Amino acid sequence: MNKRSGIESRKKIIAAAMDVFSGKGYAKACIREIAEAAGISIGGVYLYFRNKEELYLSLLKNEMHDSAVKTEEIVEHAESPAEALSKYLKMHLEYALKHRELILLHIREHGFVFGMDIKRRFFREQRKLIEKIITGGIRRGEFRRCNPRETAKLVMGSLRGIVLSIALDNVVVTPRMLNEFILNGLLNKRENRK
Amino acid sequence: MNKRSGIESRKKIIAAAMDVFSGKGYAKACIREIAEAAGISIGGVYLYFRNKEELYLSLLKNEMHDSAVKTEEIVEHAESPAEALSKYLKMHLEYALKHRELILLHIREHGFVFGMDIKRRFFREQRKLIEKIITGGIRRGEFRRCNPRETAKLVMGSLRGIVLSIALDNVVVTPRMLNEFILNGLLNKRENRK
Amino acid sequence: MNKRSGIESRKKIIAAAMDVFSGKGYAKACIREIAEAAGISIGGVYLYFRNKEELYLSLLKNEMHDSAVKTEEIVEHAESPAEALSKYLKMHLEYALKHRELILLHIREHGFVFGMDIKRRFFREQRKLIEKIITGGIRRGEFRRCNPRETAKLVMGSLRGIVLSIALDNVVVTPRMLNEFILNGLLNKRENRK
Amino acid sequence: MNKRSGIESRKKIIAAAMDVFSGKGYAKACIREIAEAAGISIGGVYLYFRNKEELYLSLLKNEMHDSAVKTEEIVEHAESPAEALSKYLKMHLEYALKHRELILLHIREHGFVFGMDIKRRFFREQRKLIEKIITGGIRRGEFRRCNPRETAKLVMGSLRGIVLSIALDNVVVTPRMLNEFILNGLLNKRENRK
DNA sequence: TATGAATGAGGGTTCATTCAT
DNA sequence: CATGAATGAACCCTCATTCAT
Repeated sequence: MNKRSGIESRKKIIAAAMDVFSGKGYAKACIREIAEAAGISIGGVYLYFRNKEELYLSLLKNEMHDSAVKTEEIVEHAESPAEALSKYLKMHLEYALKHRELILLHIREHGFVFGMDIKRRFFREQRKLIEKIITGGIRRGEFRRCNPRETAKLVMGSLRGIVLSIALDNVVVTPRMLNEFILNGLLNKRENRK
Repeated sequence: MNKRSGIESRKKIIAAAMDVFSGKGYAKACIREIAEAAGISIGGVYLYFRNKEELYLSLLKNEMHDSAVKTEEIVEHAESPAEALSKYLKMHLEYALKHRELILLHIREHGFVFGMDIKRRFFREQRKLIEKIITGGIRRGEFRRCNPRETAKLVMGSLRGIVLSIALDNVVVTPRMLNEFILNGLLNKRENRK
Repeated sequence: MNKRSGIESRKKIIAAAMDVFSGKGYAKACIREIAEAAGISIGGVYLYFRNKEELYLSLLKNEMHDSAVKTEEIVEHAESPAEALSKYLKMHLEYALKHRELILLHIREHGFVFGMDIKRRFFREQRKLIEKIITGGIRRGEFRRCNPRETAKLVMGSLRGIVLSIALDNVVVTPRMLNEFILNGLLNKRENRK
Repeated sequence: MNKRSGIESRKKIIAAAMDVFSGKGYAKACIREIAEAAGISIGGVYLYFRNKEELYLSLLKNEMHDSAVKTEEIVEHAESPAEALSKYLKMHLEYALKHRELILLHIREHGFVFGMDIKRRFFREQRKLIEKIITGGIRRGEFRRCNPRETAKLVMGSLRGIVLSIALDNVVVTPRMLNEFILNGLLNKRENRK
């Protein structure tokens, strides 16, 4: 009946899918519910997405694209590696707070369902970004000497885990705390220095 | 066929369940497959576990218990907070390498499926352990002053994420690298010190 | 195949369910068979009835409603209590002959499966109807003095049992015979009278 | 372990089966539960009864035999047809009150499950008994003239229905009421007589 | 474009029955 | 005689997907 532009419908479906997938995970989410939430018929969903898998992948790509664009912007406009890293961490922290369920969803499905390659590519890009920051930081003497590539992986891993804690266990983490933790580590420098 | 020792069968089921659940996640795993993998009939599974949920929960409890025991032991026998933390991290790293799929499974299902309370309790205990280490470290001047409770959460989160990276993306992380990362942070101390 | 008119399908399912339930009772009847008998897929059944229980209850309500309407009509149009009772008995006798299996089904499940309250309510209404007839009959001197309420229960019980015999054991009972039995009893009145 | 005489075990099983079958009907009753209630192993049940069906049939035969013996005795010792019928009705009424569930069970399963022939034979015998009473009653002028065979069926049907009402709906029926109902019918004899 | 009735494979679970001990 | 672990067919129900309208 509603002959709105297809794009309209597509958006509604994606929004609904995000809700439903987030709420119950990929496997338990069912098309009927997504269709209902989108105010569209079941068949309608299949007009825009070939199947459940493609719908999920579509969400995933959307979000990863947005995230990639945002992070690149942020990093580019930073004045120092430390600031870049700071902002990068902050951005992800804030995103996690806003989209807890989505975070859960993707971590949950990451590594199980299809779309692995897409996800891996995204993570590789993000890792390279961090790597670039670290390399710059070392060159400018801001960061201590370390293997940038491996350290980038550690930073990414840490961030992922902390984001997960936030989404999963409602842990409260301020950007400041996280920043300090990543930059300073645990040791007492005086002690260390001697 | 083997009509004796229910305990034997129970073990086989648990082992099979670990495999199958790990391989495809809770929702997609099916009892039939678990039974087959265990070399047992479908009905046989229900002789030892009331239902799918209980089977999963059983696995979970087992592993969390083992892990709790191991970590406590390790921490108790350490000579200094730094060493305790080191060993704690190392243990989890090694566990992650050995049981990639299991790690994935539980992280994946954490926060979605039942058993939330059990998991939360486990994480709380682990966090307290880290907290104790940190508090001791600060008191002895080994660690820098910080809020032990919040920092413990960060350490746990970081560890979780890195373990996840290992399990998920085959990232290689040596205990030494991780230790350095957590203890020292990224900053160059010279820079920091002045 | 026939993609139209859900009502059509619903009717076919109900008819099939009546057959199958009647033939083997609630517990042994299986949805698969009902679906087959209705010329519909398994899932199709669940499009119209939430589950097996609801399907059964649906049948039950339908029939009880029809029966209630019919009996009330009959009683209202009778010219005397004796005639009303006569017609009431006749109607049930004829129904029993036509729907043997259905009678069996409901008697069989009465008191075991769910829907108890619905059935009880129906029986209460029917009993009240008979009670009214008897009260009227006593007032007009047609019937002998008796407790209308208790006697109504006896009439209902008797009828139920005789209907059961018809359905179960193919006993042949003519309305005339039944009428005479209920109205006159066994005793010889001459004997009685003195 | 318990090496009591087999007869002991057999009795315990029968008693347990009566309970469980009565409580949930044949289809839903399960051997495990019966075995448990009998304080015997599952396998143990199969030592005494070839299968579920035979166990049920065994119960049935027991009860029908007892009932047949009792009714015959009662009828033989009565001094008049009216008294015989009275006592017969009374006995069944009392039995119904004491063994509500059992009554339900057999009525419920009558006509569905196996054992039809056994049941039919029993009912035929009982009917013949009543028939004999009625024939005697007519000959002695106690009962009004009627077809003894058909009337016996009506009496049996009535009784069955009333017993059912008692078992099913907790209807209260005294032997006196029932007797009067069956013997006198509803009509006012004065009216009738003229 | 849009609908939603229809399909049917497949999942979790139960339970009568067997048989090695 | 007795046990109870083991079997597997069969049940109820869900849901991704199709297609006539």
